[in-house]
Amino acid sequence: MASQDDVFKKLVAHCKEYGFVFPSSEIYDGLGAVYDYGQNGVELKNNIKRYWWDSMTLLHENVVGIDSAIFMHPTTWKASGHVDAFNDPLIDNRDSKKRYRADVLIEDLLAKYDDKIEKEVEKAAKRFGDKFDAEMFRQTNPRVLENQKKRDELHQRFVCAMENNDLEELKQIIVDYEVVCPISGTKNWTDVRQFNLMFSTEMGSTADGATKIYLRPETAQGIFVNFLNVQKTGRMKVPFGIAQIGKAFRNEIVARQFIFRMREFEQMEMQFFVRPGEEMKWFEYWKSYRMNWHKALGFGENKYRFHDHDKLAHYANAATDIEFEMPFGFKEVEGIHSRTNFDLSQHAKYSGKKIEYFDPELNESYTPYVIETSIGVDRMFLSVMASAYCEETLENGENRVVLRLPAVLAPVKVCVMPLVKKDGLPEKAREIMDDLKFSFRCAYDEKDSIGKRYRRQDAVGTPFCVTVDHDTLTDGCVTVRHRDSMQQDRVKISDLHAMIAAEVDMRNLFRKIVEE
RNA sequence: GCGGAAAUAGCUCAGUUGGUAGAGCACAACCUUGCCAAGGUUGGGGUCGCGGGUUCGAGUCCCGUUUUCCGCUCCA
Repeated sequence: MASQDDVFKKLVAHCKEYGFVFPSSEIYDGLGAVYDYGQNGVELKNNIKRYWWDSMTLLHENVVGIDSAIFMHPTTWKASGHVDAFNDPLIDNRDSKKRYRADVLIEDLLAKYDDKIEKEVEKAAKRFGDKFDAEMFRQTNPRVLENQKKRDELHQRFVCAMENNDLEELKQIIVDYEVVCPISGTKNWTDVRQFNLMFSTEMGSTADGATKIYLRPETAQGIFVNFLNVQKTGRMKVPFGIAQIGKAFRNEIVARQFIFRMREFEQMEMQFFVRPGEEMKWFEYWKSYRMNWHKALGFGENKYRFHDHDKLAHYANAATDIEFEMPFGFKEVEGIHSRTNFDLSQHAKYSGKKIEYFDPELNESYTPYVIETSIGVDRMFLSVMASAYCEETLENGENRVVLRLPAVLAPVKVCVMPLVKKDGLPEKAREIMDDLKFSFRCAYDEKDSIGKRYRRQDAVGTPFCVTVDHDTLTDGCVTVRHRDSMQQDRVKISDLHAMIAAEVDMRNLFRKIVEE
């Protein structure tokens, strides 16, 4: 299975070599887990985003888009739970190489004291039978009192350290109380470090006392805080959805696997607001719709699977992932979550504003429930590249690398080339291209042999090559060479536009989604 | 974040006990051929990831650092 790794490495190399993805700030040795999209990558990425955006907003009259800011009021992240959940004091055991939350280790320690005390109480209870007064025993037994005292001391230190965010003290507690790693059994600990998964910066001049603000770790909250704005100004009626594409930022502890897990990434999210009690119906609807959206690309049914969450996040009452078979296994590309009314309720609570919807049909107000579909643009990009990338051996024994991208997504739709660089063929080719370029992204190439030029276009996934030869000047026809089959057709110049337009029409995919 | 490995031209790599860098491909120009990658000629391109140290002298040895890959770990 070494080949799987090899394929992934080749894919990464291919992405760089052909202008799809570059490491960020590469001339300065790059920046960890941050990547730039190149001239071809940006086109593919934009096409993916267009496919998603239109499939959401064009095909659903009750789904509208917004574009909210990356900076949001700091309270947003208290309400969402990110401030608490994204701030963990972590410690590693050097021998077992296991990582623990320092606060959890200390809480375990506290629990051990509680256990000791309880055991004493139980033992005594057995001895004394019915006459046993547990409360009295707790207050008088010396061993219990001893343990209780130690526990209280520890608790006091722990609470104090957590409140002051004193990481050294947390480490000291672990050292003082001789906490051992359950795996290795040793006390060989690293320092306690704070991992804040949210990036922060400051807004306002420091002289006036700047406010600490975060770069959003997800785009969803921008939708929730605008729920009323959109609902009221758009006269939206539940059920309705708000879609958004935008950047999000997470300071991942380990960010790896190319663009699969990046510190700066892009999400395509849609929050769909429904009546309480109807969420499961809509959960199922979006689950199926989103899967059809993926499958319409034609990479094969067996590339996808659902992965239902057993353990749900605090805000969810149902959740599933759409996983895609990447070169390194099935990986999450999209999440579909039933988020209940958690987010809207939290924002109502923290903002003090009433965030409800008056349902004229039910004649009552409620906080809508939410179904979220959230897909990573970069993960989608990677899955498209991975499925499209293909090395094949031709009949003549030669190899070619071809990106079998769906024509709709291909960065370049057509490359126009003169068979030879003379006899007026380049001029004719330019003339054809000048017409096509109003409709399609075109490339022009006259260097090297025709075969070599075809291969260059294969490598970036251009679905059509149009070749101008000597006959073109007299019969008004060109050779159209198809990327996947390598077959060639003779086509009238006047028919070119319609032929290409039919193949790169996104409506073909939309029909597949809807017909499923 | 821990452990291991790696970093030399755009790419793939060579570089001998330390003596101030090479190849193939790619790229550019011109000529030639012309429907599936390899013709000819000429040319451009590297402070050997970065910073220190040892040495008369470091791509080569030592330390640090950055990035990448693998394993662990983590993952709303």
